[in-house]
Amino acid sequence: MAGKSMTVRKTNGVDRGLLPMLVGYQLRLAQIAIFRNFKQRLGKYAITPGLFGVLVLIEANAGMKQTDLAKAIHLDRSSVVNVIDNLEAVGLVERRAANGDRRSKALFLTAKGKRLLQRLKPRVAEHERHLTRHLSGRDQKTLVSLLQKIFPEHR
Amino acid sequence: MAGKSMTVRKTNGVDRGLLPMLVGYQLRLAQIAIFRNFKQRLGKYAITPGLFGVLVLIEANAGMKQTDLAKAIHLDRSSVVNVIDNLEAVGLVERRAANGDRRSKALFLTAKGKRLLQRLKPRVAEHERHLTRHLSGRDQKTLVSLLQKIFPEHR
DNA sequence: CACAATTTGGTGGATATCAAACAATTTGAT
DNA sequence: ATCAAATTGTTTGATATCCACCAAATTGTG
Repeated sequence: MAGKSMTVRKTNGVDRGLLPMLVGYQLRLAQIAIFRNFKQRLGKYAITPGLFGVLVLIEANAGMKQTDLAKAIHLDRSSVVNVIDNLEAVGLVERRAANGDRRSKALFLTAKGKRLLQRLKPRVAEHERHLTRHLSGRDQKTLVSLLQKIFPEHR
Repeated sequence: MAGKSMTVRKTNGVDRGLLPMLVGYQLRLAQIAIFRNFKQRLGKYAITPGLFGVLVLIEANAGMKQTDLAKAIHLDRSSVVNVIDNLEAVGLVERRAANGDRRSKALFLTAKGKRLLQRLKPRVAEHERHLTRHLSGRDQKTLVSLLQKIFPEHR
């Protein structure tokens, strides 16, 4: 019989099998923790990491098209429609006619959107600081750099 | 006028603002890449990283209750109902009456489930190897260890 | 024991996302 | 110039997940 008598370590009474050695698994756990902490700290703004990303992108690329946004945040074009519908409904983002192309819409932050984003940024920074509180500055850079190596295409 | 004249680096024509320095953002990108690669390599088995995790957990903890599973994979109990419904429908998992408690159901892999999981494991290992192909063995361990530091509660 | 509190699996509603189709428009090839 | 191909935003399902609630069963407390 095979079965390299592995060390069986249980966490909270559950044997996680080969999962803990998988980068994908650890990544998923870490992201869950991040999402929770983000929600806890920024819950009252009704914002998620994804939505924050959208605001940052539109701020940094005023007038970008929905398709550009979709590619940038790795969302489907049809999902972006919904996201922008919502952000527009609460008055944070605005769809305007694009200059040369009557198909596409140019995205802009409203004044309200810009104001909110400025208020959000320090909170997000705080959230990041909390989440990396057990990592030295060097560790943090290492982590980001290792993560980047996972998707070098970066498409 | 503040605005520390930051270096503006565009990727695919889009300025990502402060996002690239956020661990949360890099994590999200990495996970998207992982999900895609996983799907590409294991798509024909109609399995996702989450479902693979469920199978591994049930294998390693035969007879575990749905609530245990929910905690272990950080899913809502009601979501687990759906997940197990599906896995049971395709004959990979079985709900049996738990011994002492008439509320809970004991989860088991069927013979088919065990067989599939054995066939899956090498594919997943391959997927992991691909995804960490630009990381040395040492880097890989570092990455996992850094990720673990992000959620030390590990509840 | 009696009965309140908790736990367990489940249902129904809300939301986010993807995928496949679509019409309007633009681009490209000849 | 014409017309096929590609792009853009959108609509319409399908699915996965959460949350709030529920009934049945169990546990804990007087």
